[in-house]
Amino acid sequence: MAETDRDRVQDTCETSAEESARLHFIREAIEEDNRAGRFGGKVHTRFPPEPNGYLHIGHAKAIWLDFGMAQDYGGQCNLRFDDTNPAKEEQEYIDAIMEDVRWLGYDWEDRLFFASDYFDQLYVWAVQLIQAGKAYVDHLSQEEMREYRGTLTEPGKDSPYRNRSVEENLNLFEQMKNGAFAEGECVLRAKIDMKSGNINLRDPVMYRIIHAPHPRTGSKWCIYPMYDYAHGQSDSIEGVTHSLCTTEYEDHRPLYDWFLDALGIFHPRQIEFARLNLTYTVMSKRRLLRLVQEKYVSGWDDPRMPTLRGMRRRGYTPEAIRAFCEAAGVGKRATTSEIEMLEHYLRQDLNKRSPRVMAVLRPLKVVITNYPDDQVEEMDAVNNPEDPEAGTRKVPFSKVLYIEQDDFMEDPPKKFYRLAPGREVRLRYAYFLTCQEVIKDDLGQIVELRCTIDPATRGGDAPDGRKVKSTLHWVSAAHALESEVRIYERLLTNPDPGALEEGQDFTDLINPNSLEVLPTCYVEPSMKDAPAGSFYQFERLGYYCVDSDSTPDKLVFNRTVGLRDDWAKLQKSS
RNA sequence: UGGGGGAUAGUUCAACGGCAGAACAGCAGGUUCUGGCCCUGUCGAUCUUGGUUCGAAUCCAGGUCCCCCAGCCA
Repeated sequence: MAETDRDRVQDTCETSAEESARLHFIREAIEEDNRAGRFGGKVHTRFPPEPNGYLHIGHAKAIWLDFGMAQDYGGQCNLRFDDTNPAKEEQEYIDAIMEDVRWLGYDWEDRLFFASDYFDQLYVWAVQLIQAGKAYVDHLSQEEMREYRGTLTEPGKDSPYRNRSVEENLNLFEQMKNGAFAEGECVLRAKIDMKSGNINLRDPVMYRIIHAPHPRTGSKWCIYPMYDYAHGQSDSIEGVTHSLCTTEYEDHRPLYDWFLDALGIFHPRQIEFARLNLTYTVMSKRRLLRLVQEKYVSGWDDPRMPTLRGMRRRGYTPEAIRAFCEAAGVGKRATTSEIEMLEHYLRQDLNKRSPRVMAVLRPLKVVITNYPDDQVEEMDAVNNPEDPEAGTRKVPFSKVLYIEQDDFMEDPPKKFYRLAPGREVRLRYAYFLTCQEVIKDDLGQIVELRCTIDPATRGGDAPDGRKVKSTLHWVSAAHALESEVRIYERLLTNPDPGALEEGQDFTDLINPNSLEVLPTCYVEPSMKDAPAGSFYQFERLGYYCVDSDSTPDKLVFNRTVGLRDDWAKLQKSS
């Protein structure tokens, strides 16, 4: 009994993504360590953002991996801000990042850390390295240092300050800390190997002088550790077992090892994976910032932005993003996933969970000539065919309706199944409808359809068993809620915005029609009090969510993603 | 002509010396009160040249191509 219960609980708790969890090379590495008892079987990871920007879908992959691996192996994941450069970092970003990580569904519990928490320890260690003759204060200017560093193919040469005595270095570093020097006057460097093929090992800077207040340590310090000097030790201090990072840090690993070994402290295992790229998407902070600053989008949370706030506002769900990450997999080669895959997992999630509703975006008036003027019927409509528990609702039907302009053609091509003169279709959950007459204005534009219904088909089925080729969604004009709908297309016209031609800027690739506002749409009255963030499937159209701009007087919707549309595909191909 | 990493269907990921598979995308059907969902079928790949082996995507050697590194950014 107890066993079957447990089995059932497990069955229902495991999502399909987890069931299909792949044994990618990082899981393999972790399991290998666990088998060998390398970290006492423990798995402890961390997500280490710099608070100098908003999180985007690329970060989601890292978050999913960092927190996900800890979750999968019964470990823990810290959130640690790598806040080593006060010139660039702000509290605003710290708050935003925490909000986004939580939204993605992850919890660092009481393990919120900052690299700045370790500034004292890092300083002590720096002194220790100086005493061991492994670090020195350098007075080379920035330009000189670049020259001395050599190039990719030529070795560097030693700084003339490289052989200062331990006492002198200790004294100089102390003065650096005390603010005796201006920014740029000198730095503390690790004494490693100016001839190394790995440029990271050519006496990297450990500390530089920045006379700026830090969001967390205030004016306590005027010297700040470089990321490379802080990162490995921060992981070490936190007892991070598996330090997951992107491939560009692969050749920093020897440097982290050098610091860890020189200091004789705990040694995490770093594993590198390829960062996520998406077609039709720019991900760099610089480009994202330009989109915002140059007003190509309305802000960091514009629904067209690949930021987590943008995607959240667009109507993406954390479940869909996580399922996508799992499906996209983990590798080491530089790749670009197709955005269609992301959209597939979005639709898959939304299909399961969205209440269905009828909404007409581009209204065409239909008058039912054989329907009583004042009559209103309440039609039963299914809320979600994928979820019987969701139940049904009533939708009002009356003499004057709106249907979608796309659902009528006066002169239909062969494969067009929808309404046309003399043709009968079904109004979903209502009646069979036949178009009797097309009314046009002076310009020849269709302004109204005169139609009749078959009263015997109430509810949507014909007692004589006759079939129709299509079913249309509709709203009752007298009952509909007028609302605004914002349709989003890809922000960029090129799937690979990284590959620009000579003299081309990525902003040249911006789609001028990425946002279309439809100010006069009609949605069924059941949505009257829909709160911001709630999501629906507009039947036959797509998934839509209520935008934060929505008011009780006028609902505003974002199109999250359209339904797959074979008819549109057919039209495009012909 | 330095160092590090990588190369499997259109895309992303599997196959860990033993029948090259999946998902997404595409195409063709079926089903349907959503041209949705679902179902079925189908197209389609081991960078290259040698070697080892009964057998190689996998091991070895050479070549080619791609990505990252010359911040007092992270």
